[in-house]
Amino acid sequence: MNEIQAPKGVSEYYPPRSKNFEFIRETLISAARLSGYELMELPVFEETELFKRGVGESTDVVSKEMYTFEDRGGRSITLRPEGTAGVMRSVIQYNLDKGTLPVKVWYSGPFFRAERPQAGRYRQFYQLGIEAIGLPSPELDVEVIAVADRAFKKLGLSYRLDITSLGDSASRSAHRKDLVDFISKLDLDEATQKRAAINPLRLFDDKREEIISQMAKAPLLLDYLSMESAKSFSKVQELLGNLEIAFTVNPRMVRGLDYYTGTTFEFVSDKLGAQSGIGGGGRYDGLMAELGGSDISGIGFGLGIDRILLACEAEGLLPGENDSNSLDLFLISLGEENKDYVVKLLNDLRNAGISADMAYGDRALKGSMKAADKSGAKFAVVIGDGEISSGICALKDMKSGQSKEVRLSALAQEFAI
RNA sequence: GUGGGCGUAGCUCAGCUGGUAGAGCACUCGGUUGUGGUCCGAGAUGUCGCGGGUUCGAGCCCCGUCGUUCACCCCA
Repeated sequence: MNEIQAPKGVSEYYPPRSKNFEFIRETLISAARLSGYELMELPVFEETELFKRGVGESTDVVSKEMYTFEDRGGRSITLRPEGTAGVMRSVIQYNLDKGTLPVKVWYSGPFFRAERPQAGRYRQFYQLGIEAIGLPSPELDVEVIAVADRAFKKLGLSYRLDITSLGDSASRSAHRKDLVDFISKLDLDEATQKRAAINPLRLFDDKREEIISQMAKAPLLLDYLSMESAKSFSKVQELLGNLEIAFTVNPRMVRGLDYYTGTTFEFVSDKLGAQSGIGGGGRYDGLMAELGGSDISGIGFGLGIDRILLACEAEGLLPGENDSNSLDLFLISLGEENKDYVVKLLNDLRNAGISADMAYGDRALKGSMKAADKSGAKFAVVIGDGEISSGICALKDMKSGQSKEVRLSALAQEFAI
């Protein structure tokens, strides 16, 4: 009999580590809320066409990493490989782009890419993303980056911020012409030539020495920025400086999704393996229009919750077992006949807002106390014949070991603060 | 899609030149008629990932397969 296993390459979180996952996710979400971003809860599957048009058919993500299938109505459906396209689709569908701008939303949930699993790379992974849609203001570029920065600082996570600008379409086409020309004179193997043909910028982040040295003198997009793009980009840098957010301008940074324009950025942790990007994003000028909405710009990021968790663990930043959300009280019943009483008491305490649990099963007192200890509860109470007939129990402080007598009927009040 | 490492108890792992499986932790019970954490004692636990091959004999060698992991590629 074969045991059924999780599908290959998915990331799963179960106790006790799930607590850490939850903690990271909550911290990231709080940072988004703090800056006025509101929830967008979206489907995990969309029409395949959305990603082909939105993300771009030439990208690896779309051309070879999507989970695509036909539904029962013969429609081509794809499990979302990223979040921005779905947000745009929804904004357009419900006419949010016709209302007050910018539209500021956050989303969180699972994403899917059919890649070969690796450290920090999963087929189902989790992201927290935000989007500020509708205005091309550099102030928004900075706000978006600041949301991530604030979250990382709250976690105590050290990271590096790389930024660059991809400029507007005129900047890019002028640069591309020169870059393709430059690359055509290089000595490259067939696979690399193929990659260059799909997206010449790719060669900038090749890890091989021979490519890096050949690309050393390649024309940089930053040198081709239009007046307007250059002005906006320097404003972004100035503001980041004012907010004391450290960054490095990296003109060789490459992003994998086609829709990026203008300011783009990447958050990197050096505590991770080869998959060191813990988040990234940028501006997208043409995306809304491409998907049939107003011709307005937007900017956003996606943060990899799995990788941030890994990085935090590597830095030893986790809350640990101790801590806040442990139980207030743990009840132990002595004798089978007193169980019903304890079950009722437990339920009453919970109704009163006290986090409590009890020893289930038929264990000896020693075992039950052990269970109380494991639960992390702050207090424990043993309830047997004596307690029920006298109405008085010993409330034991698990940390100090001290007990004090309390009326059973007044237990709830002991925790009311 | 390509390449390397690894699959043995719930977990982390040991297992000699092939001779029929172990440790620590965790778990259960007891030492303490109704009070946990430390200590002491006892106990339970394995299709040695799966399939095939070589051999008198395979956890160990060979082939395949699945899983996992790391890297390329790509990205969160």
